[in-house]
Amino acid sequence: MISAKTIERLFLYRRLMTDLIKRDTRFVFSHELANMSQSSPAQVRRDLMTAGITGSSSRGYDVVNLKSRFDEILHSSVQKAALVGIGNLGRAILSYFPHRSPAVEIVAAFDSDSSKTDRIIHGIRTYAVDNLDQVVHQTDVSLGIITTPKDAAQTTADSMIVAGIRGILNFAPVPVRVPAGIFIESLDLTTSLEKLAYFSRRPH
Amino acid sequence: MISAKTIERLFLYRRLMTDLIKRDTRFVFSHELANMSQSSPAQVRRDLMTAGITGSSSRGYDVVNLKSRFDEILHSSVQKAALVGIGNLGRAILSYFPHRSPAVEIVAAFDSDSSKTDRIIHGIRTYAVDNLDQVVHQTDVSLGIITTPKDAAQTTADSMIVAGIRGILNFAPVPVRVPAGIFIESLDLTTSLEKLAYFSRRPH
DNA sequence: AACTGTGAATGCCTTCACAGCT
DNA sequence: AGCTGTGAAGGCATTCACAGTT
Repeated sequence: MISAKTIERLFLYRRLMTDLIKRDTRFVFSHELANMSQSSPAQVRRDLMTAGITGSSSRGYDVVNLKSRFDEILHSSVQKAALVGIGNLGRAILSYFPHRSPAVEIVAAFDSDSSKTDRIIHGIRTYAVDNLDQVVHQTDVSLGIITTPKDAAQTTADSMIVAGIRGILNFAPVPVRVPAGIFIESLDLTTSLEKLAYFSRRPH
Repeated sequence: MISAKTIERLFLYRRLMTDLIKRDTRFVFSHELANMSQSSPAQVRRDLMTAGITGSSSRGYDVVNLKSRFDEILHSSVQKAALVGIGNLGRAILSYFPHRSPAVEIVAAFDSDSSKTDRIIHGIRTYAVDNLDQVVHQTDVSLGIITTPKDAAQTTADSMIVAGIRGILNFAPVPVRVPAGIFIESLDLTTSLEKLAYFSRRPH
């Protein structure tokens, strides 16, 4: 079992490999990869070891080999996602994501405000939240993205879980409770900004 | 010195306190706070201990006292931020942030595309990137937000640093190199989605 | 009885450091 | 000479577990 932190870096390495392949680079040393990923050579070697990849001391690691091994480990058939909360942030995500990640496809968006539903936004059909369960079942959606205001986040998550969703990406600035077996990742812009301000202060 | 992880939780606790105060709750136990923050009672007690807060075994912690101690630790005068990259994501952030965090105020946005500059978007004036240095100096901006495409991320960061910015929030899906003393936080939506897909897979 | 405060234990992640290879 | 592969050490963060308090 590979740890979450390592998996995250493997995703990054994979993206870097894509770039290297485009530039016809054949081999990389751990220190080069470390440099590209803002990591350390030891960390890179440890990660590649964990991934079961082996290199050569004279030439480093074979880029194509790395890439295909990463694909093997990270591979997952494309999963469908539903987004709930069609505000500014929700809309930005609808416009931002298509073709961004091969692993996820947003197929529907929901809102409680009827002025935003039954339309097509950035190519994605919008529905009333009441239809969540039905649409999720009909189109086999397995992922949920929450971009609602914070007060609606927990109930939205609950509905998603009832509908059978197995993983949630939560943008609302509140922790969301999910039962064991459901993956939850929170991405809180407010906290990020606050951290930025805090750690950028001039020492005083 | 309080660790970054703890600081992050203090920000969360502070927001929770605001809610509790609104609801006239006077005291909280560590297990209640743990429940609200999706943490453990031991973690909460450890954090509050680190923050120098002490409670009572019969009533728990005084909410108002907590809040003011958090403000004391986390306090930072409002800092000005500049955003570079007025795409969908950049625009969403411009519309999303105002009044969201008391610690940060976005005062200017930049883009290399002249059709997006010299306008007001969501109340924020936009400039050509060439003016970054000048505007940053004139208005005492100390924070940068990168929402450019990935190829422009590093050069944008470099310009920001030359202009005197001390902290950067990077939304581009590439690591950005900064010299020591500059705070960098990356918030990569692509990686988050990929992680979501990966960890939500049904075991197979 | 139920909670806080905290030293000690645990566990995870990263880094060191070096033998072995090319 | 310079790199990889990796056991061992080190460093953090979390959790345990219990003495002390109300």
